[in-house]
Amino acid sequence: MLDIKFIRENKDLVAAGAAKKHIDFNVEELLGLDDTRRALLAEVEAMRGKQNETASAVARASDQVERERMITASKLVKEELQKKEEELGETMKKWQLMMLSVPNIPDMSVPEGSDDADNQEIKTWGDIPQFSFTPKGQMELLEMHDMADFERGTKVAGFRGYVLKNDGARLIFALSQFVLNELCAEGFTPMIVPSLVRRESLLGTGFLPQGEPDLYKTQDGDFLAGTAEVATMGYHMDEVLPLEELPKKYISFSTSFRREAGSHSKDVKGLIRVHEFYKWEQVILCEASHEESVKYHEFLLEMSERLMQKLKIPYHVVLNCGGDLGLGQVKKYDIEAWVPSEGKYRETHSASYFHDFQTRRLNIRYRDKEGKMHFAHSLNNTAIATPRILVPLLENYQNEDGTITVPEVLRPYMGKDVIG
RNA sequence: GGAGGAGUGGCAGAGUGGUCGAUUGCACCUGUCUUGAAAACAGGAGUCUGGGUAACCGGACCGUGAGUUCGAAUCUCACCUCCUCCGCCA
Repeated sequence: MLDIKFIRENKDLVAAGAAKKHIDFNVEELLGLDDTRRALLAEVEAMRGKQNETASAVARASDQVERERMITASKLVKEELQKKEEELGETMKKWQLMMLSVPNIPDMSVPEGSDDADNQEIKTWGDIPQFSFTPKGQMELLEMHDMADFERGTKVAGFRGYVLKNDGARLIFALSQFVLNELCAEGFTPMIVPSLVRRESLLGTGFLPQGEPDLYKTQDGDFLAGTAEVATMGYHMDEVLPLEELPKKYISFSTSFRREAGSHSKDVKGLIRVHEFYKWEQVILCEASHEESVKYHEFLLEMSERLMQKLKIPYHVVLNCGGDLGLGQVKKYDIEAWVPSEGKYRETHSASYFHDFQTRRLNIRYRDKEGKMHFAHSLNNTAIATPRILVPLLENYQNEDGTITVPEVLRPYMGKDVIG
């Protein structure tokens, strides 16, 4: 959510931002609605002021006749007031709904473009492996070493179901341990957060109302979150954070659920696109300045890059174009890892910052040195998304005989050097 | 699943229809005193929002939302959250 004052004063900027994101949003309509809202508000408040005045006059009145006269007069005003309040209420409802759909403004450095095809590669790391044999795909490797069972997985869980077994299961925990150690050393606070969340956290993080079709919903009206970001941000909802505790750096684990509505034909085999997965997510809350946001955005990217470098998985970093940004995102980098069998990079990490878009919705604030209240800034980035990361990991580390070398940094947790 | 209780400012905790946005204590800020601090004393201070260059002037906020009333923190209803007990499960 953006500040309505800001929108009023910068309507061209807001309109241009929406256009850059390829989001259909009518600023003029919102501003018209806001004019109505403010006019009604002024009227209602003036009437309420009058009501308050007569009410206290009634309380003070000693003369019984005078008292009755005032009460009768007040009754008339009240009727009028109620009508106006109803009108205001309806306008407010429309206004609030529209405010929730105002897209945040993308950064100047975000390239123009309509979808991920227009993202800009800004960096590559690691050598794309040159195999002297035809590299096997994830499915073959997983099945060969009995690391995953898709047939029984779908029997149990339905479409996109899977079960991780043996070294497949062990790798998830090895990766988790590795990531946890690395990020805790950087001052991140580890958390295991709920996947089952209430509406508020999803509204606050910007996944609702627009993203409802991609979320699983319970019969109690709760939702299954698609990322630990949701619960981690909700954690500080309605709080005033002590200045000295900023920045807050969290490394959060949760199971994540995605309906993948509208992607039914994509990645139907394997571990790339599944309905239920396990993810470590980095979340930062910092002071409200663009410079701080940029600084920690780069920091978050660096953290994930370091993990990939230690795992020695070749990747590149892309700067997402306007059309590939979510409603609240100001700027986003994706890390995409090399997948030999596909001969291309696939997304494994996504680092974005929001300015106060999320914190305004969640009411997460802090007091600056002068005692002034501000909405904090928020950012997040994947630390490691499992089991998706197994795809580039296994494929890049495969050997001609079908065995898979265990990345050096995972060996202490796997207790072996080679799979198979 | 059943029964009962509770939600008030940063915290604790009064207030059960009429200057209550809210007594008081702690914490906080500013003075006085002190070499400095502590203590004591005096004073100040909430959040959101509309108008105004500003001083300032309105409005809203006592879990949330409706309702009763000229007037609601206080009465009624629904919901949310927490606590206690019983049941069920691990």
